[in-house]
Amino acid sequence: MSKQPKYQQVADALRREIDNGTYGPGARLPSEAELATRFEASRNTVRSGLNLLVSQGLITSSQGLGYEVRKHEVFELNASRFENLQFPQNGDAYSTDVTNAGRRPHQTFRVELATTSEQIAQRLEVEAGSRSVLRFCHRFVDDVPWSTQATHYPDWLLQKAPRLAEPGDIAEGTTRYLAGLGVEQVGYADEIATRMPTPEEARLLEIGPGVPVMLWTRTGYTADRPVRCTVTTFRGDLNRMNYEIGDLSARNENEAQ
Amino acid sequence: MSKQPKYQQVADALRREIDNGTYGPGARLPSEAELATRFEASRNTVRSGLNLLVSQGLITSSQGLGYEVRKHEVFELNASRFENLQFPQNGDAYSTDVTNAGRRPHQTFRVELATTSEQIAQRLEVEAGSRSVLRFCHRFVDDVPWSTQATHYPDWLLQKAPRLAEPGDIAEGTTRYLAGLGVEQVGYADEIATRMPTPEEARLLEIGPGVPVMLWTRTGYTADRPVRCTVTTFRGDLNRMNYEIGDLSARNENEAQ
DNA sequence: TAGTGGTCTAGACCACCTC
DNA sequence: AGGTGGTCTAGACCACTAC
Repeated sequence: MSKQPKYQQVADALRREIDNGTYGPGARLPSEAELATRFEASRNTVRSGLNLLVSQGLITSSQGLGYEVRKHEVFELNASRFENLQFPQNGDAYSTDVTNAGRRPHQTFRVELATTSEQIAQRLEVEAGSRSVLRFCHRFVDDVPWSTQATHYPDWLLQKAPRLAEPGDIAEGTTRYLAGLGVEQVGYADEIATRMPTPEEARLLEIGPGVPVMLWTRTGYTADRPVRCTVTTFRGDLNRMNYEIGDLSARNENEAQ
Repeated sequence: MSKQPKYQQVADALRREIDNGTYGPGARLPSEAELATRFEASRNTVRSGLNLLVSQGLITSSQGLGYEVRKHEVFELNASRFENLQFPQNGDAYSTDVTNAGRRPHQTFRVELATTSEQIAQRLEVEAGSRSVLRFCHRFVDDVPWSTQATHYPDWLLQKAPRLAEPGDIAEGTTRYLAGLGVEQVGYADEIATRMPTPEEARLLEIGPGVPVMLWTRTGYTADRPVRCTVTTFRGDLNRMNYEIGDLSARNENEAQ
């Protein structure tokens, strides 16, 4: 056991007290000055310790108010049912899910023509730098920023489905619109990754320090080829992704948190 | 445009230079003293800016060496094929996957009797606080800590499958062992979440600041009931989870990064 | 107005790495 | 030995929130 630096001791002690319930979710921590006295350290040292807990997502700070223990409220997404053509939904799946959870959905759209990035081109099996349509969506739940979603469609699809490039929402949903034109998605390849947000992502999703994002990339395939690639960026502290595989008829309904 | 604090300006400037390739992956940044001169700031202010980038996972620091731009190398896991009884593997799926990727796997096991936590009990549909078997596994790839995996089995399963409680590996794999006893898993419920690691997790996985963990919870069901719950904790910077849904016969082989 | 956190400085000393 | 980051202090001033 080597001696820990003082700011680590501060962080560890506070973490213990948060874990054991001395400070529950939403509780205010003592002020920096009080902690400095308690730990016999300078204000800056105490700040280092608090900063550690902030960047680990355990507490938040607000100027003029103090430090608070973070509360966690999680929204669950079912990726297996989402956009499933076997269980068709009216409008888009997101609004349906959110409304069913008793929350109020809200979203803003943007459509643009873009050059395809390396990453997207690979998944759409087109050339990097070629033209593609980007439909971008910024989603809120009860006015809290929740996720951003960017769907890329390859150039060749535009001949068949010109409405993809038009601004504004497609009422029946793009998947259904495409299916009506004979472009039916029969398979999805999903990828899930996590990392700390870029400043841009932190701004759009109003993410504070210490909160990672979850990246969900879904590539939709027809029987012949990939037709779209959707990258959804979620606040990691507010979302959980669910998948169902095989026969789950034995599952009952009391597993939600 | 409000005036940014100086340490933010430092962080932003360095981030721009990393993004545009002035400092590529693995490159050394100038020393704190040099940056202090360049930005006309004190060493502490520069440190605040650098600290921000560290906690955002963009750079790392080592005493005596300096700051380095983080490199990213990602290992892909296919959760749809993993442990699939239709595509049986010899031994466990993890070793097979890693070996196929040209890497050297290594793992340590631990088995213990535990009282079931609320979270696990809910998923196994047993009472919280009841007894369960915990099989814990710490996995490495090329001697780098990769993931920890904790599988919980309910008490009632022990009568049928006593070897679950015995220490040491089960050569043919636990899923196959159970199937041989008539306990066949026909469905999985997967949940994926992300957050910053606890100090304990950071220690086991040797995670530095600014790297989140990915939590993969898989509950396995027979035709009648859940029989196991596996919680895997991954380093978020080294792993990506993949799922395949529906018909992907159109997918070709050149999408790997 | 008083109390909170946010920014910034100047300087001291320590621990680690390389030569 | 010299350069690097790591820890810590004491103090100043600013910005925000509450009362």
